[in-house]
Order: sequence, then C-alpha cells, then structure tokens
Amino acid sequence: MKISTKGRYALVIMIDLAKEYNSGNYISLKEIAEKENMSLKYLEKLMLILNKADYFISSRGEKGGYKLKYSPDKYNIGDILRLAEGNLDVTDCVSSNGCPNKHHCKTFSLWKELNDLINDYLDGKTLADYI
Amino acid sequence: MKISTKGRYALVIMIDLAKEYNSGNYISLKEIAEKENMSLKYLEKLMLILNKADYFISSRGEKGGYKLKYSPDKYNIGDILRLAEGNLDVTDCVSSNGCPNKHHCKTFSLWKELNDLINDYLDGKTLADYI
DNA sequence: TTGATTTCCTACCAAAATGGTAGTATAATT
DNA sequence: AATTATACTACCATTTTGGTAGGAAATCAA
Repeated sequence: MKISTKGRYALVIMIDLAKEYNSGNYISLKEIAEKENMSLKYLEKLMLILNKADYFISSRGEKGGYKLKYSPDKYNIGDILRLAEGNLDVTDCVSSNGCPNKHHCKTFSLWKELNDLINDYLDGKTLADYI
Repeated sequence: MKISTKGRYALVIMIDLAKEYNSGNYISLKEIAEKENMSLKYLEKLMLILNKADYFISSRGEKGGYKLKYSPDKYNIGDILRLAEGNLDVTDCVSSNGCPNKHHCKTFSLWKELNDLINDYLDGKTLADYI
C-alpha cells in the first residue's frame, strides 16, 4: 500500500520544474538529482515514462534540460502519479477489467470506495498547490 | 499502491467468521479456503499474524476452527488491514519515525493528508458493515 | 484409546517488483 | 570540435509477494 519512489520522485521533479515555470529556464536532471539527492540515471529512466505524456519541452546539450509546457495548475497530481506508478488502483478488482465476481463480493464496495477516495483526492490537486 | 493478498485475504476470513458469529460455530480454515478458493497453507500462515491480536477463539481437532471473540461491530477494518499488511502508510515519511525533512518538504503535506484520508476512512468501518 | 482432524509453528522457495547501474546514440550549445 | 544533456536499451542485486512442505500439539469421535 505504498507509493513507490517512481511516484514520489516524479512528483519532486514536476514540482521543481513548476517552480521554474515563470523563469522559462530549462532545468537539467543533473541539477535536480544533485539538489534532491537522487540518482541521475534513475531520473533519466523515470523521464522516459513521464515523457509519454505531453508534459515537457526539452532541450539537449549545454543549458538544456526540461521545462513545463503548460502552467503548473494544468498538471493534475493524480495524472502524474498514475502515469509514474502505472496505476493507483488499491486492488485489481476495481480496475476496468476487474473481478467478474464484483456484484456478489462483500469486499468490493470497500475497495471501490477507498479507490475513489484516493483518486478523487489526488485529482483535486495540481502542481500549483505544491510550489 | 496496492493492498496485497495478505490484507485482502485477512478481510475475507474475518467477514466469513463474522457471518457465523451469531451461530457460535467454529469455522475451519479448510472450509474458508475451499469456499473462497484460497491456499489453506497460506491462510494458516496469515492466521499466525492475525492471532497476534485478541481477535479469535480457536479450537483444534474435529469440529474445531476459529470464531470471533467479539461481535463484528467491534472489529475495525483499519486495524485488521494494518495488522495484516504491517502498516498502511502511503510513504515512509508519514510514519512515526518519518522523514527528518518533513517541515521543509513540499510533498509531505500531500502524503500526510492522503494517509489520513485512507486510514480515517478504514477506521470508520467495521466488520458489521460487510456481513 | 486410537485415529482423524485441525490449529500452531518453522523452514524453504520461485517469481515478480523495486531501485538501481552501465553504455551508447543523438542533439544542442559554446 | 568538444562538451553537455536528453533518449533509449540492457542488465542486475535485493526485497517483497505468494506461496509449499513438514511436523508438533491439541481436540474430538468412534
């Protein structure tokens, strides 16, 4: 029942970029890795996942790096975490292709309500709330 | 961010026992394992964990098994899941011996609020709600 | 009182997930 | 041309997950 480093690091990266949104500067992963004490190589791999969404403008070479494509309030925390973690479902039974027995299962309503609670909470926050 | 089989199975066991609370009958793990399609050996091991709490009256031998010591409304879902899963903290930083940097960390409030949301929800339910 | 049944307990194990590292190619800047 | 940074693939050690195996002790029925 833990958020893994993927989700936690993803959020840290996004917040660091959000802080620099107004400056328009590119921020390199090296800067973030050093500042946040994270492995550069691991962050690179994480960015491959995050890059699947339309989140960043990137530039290679010196003075390159990443910057947010849109303003911080456009980035939903739930979306970021679902992307980084794969999904946030508390059980497989609440997923879209969930349990075939869900209409008879006594515990389904518990997992479903808990799942909605979590996802609705995270969907109600954006990067702008954490700058 | 998933509840493991430990937590899910624990809840199923507890609900099955709760259903029989009024009858006073002992229910064997064998019955539960067959009915719920679970490994008996795995349930035995899970019961070693659940037995650390003051949850059951047990009896060995024929017609033996487990029954709840108290009425179903006395069993908090949060307690059961925390016991089975070890804990339910969404990150290590929200645990009692959490992150030393939590006062400066931008993401701490997010994890803390999410953690409270989950635990408060589960602490608001008892086995009686799922019979 | 003996056999069957069931809990109680320890030890082992395979597969998957987690959290990385290494190396290379490609693009941009100086 | 050299340096820097992203983009991408492959590998890997450790931990977690979800079991299995075997045996001891207690209880009940015949």
